Amino acid sequence: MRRSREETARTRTAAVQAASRLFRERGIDAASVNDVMAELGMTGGGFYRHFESKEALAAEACSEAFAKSGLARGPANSAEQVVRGYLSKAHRDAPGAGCPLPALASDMARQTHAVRRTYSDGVRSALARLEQLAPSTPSATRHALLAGLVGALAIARAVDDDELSSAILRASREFWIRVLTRKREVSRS
Amino acid sequence: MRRSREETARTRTAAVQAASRLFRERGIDAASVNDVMAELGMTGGGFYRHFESKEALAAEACSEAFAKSGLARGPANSAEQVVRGYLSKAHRDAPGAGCPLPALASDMARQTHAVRRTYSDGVRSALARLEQLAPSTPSATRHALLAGLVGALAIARAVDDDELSSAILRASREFWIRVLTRKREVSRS
DNA sequence: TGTACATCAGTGAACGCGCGTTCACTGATGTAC
DNA sequence: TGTACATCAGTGAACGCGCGTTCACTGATGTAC
Repeated sequence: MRRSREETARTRTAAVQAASRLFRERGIDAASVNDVMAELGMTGGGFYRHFESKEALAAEACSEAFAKSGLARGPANSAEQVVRGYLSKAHRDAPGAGCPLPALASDMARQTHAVRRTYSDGVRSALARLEQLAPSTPSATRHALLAGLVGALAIARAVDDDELSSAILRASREFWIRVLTRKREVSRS
Repeated sequence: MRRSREETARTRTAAVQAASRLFRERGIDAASVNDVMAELGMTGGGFYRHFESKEALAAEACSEAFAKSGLARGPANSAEQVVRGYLSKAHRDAPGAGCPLPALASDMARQTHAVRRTYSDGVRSALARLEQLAPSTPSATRHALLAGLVGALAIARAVDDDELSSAILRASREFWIRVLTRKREVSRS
């Protein structure tokens, strides 16, 4: 039966949020429209009252993920804090609430232009954030740092050995904090 | 009709190689058994004369990919050479013939124990290779380097903007070669 | 404010499709003598 | 070496399944008067 305007809006928002989480946890192709709607306690048929297609949902869910959980967001006020949070076990073990860059990277090859542009914008935002937090660090170092963060998390999640996984996170944390600290000392001298 | 033993062996090998390439290009779930057999000019039904399941093929194809294209393989005789080759546009644009670490990372969450172990072994081999090529570099740096290589390639492939993609590769190349060169100078002094 | 009607969010069944897998069949290969 | 038979690699149709998507239907919400 028909729902009130507020209820309708709430359903739509909830669908985007559920998709945003499920797509990061399982991959965009592996999470189905029914999975998303089931998260809201609803059946799949009603989905098309809110979205034109799964692709349209993917675009919005991807946007939402970057807006809420992108590296560019968050309360960190130093690059070291970003590194520590990003390369934590908590982040590794909660992909659905984490940065979309490692979670969605390999889905991008099969996505529409709209979704891929959102991802590219996410990369640019992350780089801008790192520049803001570590302005004296060379641009090449910031690019390598972003790649290092994303790669470490991707490998730490893929690997089937907790010791190896933790070692990658710990070593990357250690390395990048050393790099960022040294840079600061150099720029102060 | 029945085929000779050599022909049968050739078919099996060809299937593993085709799968190894297709799985890296499209993802393990997105490339079907029929896609693999079609690469050999065959229909899908014959597949089960060679493999017990798609999962069994995935395990072998993953092994094959690491054996032939892993970071641990290749003629490079310095860490700098590895960095240059790994972070090249040629590598970025040929995932099917490239390193499995970035290509298969996000598929791992949905794979069997056997496949995931192969991946973990691939990570260990890559780390061992980097240790062999840059023995004086600290272990943490080598771990961060591996993550940086994998992350840079993953992002460079995911992004829908050639300029941004190239910038990530170039900056990472520049950064890591500088790190590796400095380390060597330090150890020489 | 109250009534009559149009709208439309969500249900649940159905669609066509491609997936992994199975199977009866074919006919060349391999084996036994 | 030659013959008779068993084996089995590959074909192509079929299976059950889950996918994205559509649709007739329901009944509460929104609108017109």
